Amino acid sequence: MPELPEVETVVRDLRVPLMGRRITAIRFSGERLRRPWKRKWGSQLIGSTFSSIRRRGKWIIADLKPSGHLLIHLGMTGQLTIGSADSELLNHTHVIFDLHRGDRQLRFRDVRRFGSIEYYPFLAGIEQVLEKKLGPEPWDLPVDWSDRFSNSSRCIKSILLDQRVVAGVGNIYADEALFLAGISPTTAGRRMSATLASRLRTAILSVLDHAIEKRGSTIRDYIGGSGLQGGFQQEFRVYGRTGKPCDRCSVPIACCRLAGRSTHYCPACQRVT
DNA sequence: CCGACGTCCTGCTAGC
DNA sequence: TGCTAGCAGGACGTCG
Repeated sequence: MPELPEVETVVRDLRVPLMGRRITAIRFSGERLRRPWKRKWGSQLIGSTFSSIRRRGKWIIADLKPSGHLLIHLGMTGQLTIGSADSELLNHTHVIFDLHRGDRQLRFRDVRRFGSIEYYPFLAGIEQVLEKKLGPEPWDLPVDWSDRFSNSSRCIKSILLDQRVVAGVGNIYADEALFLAGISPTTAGRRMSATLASRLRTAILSVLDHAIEKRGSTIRDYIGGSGLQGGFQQEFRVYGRTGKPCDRCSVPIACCRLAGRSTHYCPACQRVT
């Protein structure tokens, strides 16, 4: 399930092979995506050239010349890949961009259709949408960011999943960061001291940096922009390790349901404070 | 105002 | 062996 490290990997994979490529044709069957692909976008896009691609939270923004932008979210099972036009066309491929010089295609595939790919004529439209949804990038959080949840009765796990608090953290990296910081996922936001908040921030940055280095985590569907899998799933300390011994204290990793999500933690290393 | 919870969607798998 | 219920969860709408 693509979170910040997976989305960052896709963007890095696509940056070089996509730049300067012109769209020559578009095929789509994306009417049933969470936000439907609109036929009229084709006429705006054909003839345009990819000029840059970047990430904000779990969102991808691709800029085109002379104008226009794509806003993409991978949802749970989204894949955005560049590859040979000859490669096997997998089912649930919703949008295909033919690229100039013929032999390459950019494809958007999404089995569960929780994702989306949309066209915006102006960057301001995207910025307006994202500004409302997203808090700062994790690396832009000040050391004392506890004011973002110090009045909240919600548990810290739920707070970490809130994209307006910090952008890009999802279920896997929330669990891993809380383990690294030694904080119970059930700790109420208002019970988090400045010291704990600082330790959590450090843990978030550490786990995200490490995961990006490993090209993210491939659990089921995730692949990078060049089709390569991630490797961070080998490094999980708690996520998906229910019943297995904590590698810090050997107590079995526990699993509970929090904020509607499976939540993995070490009951000994992560005590409520 | 805030937070909890249901919904969307498909494929895989545990269990009978 | 074959079937089905349950689970996976990001974003968003609704409800209390």
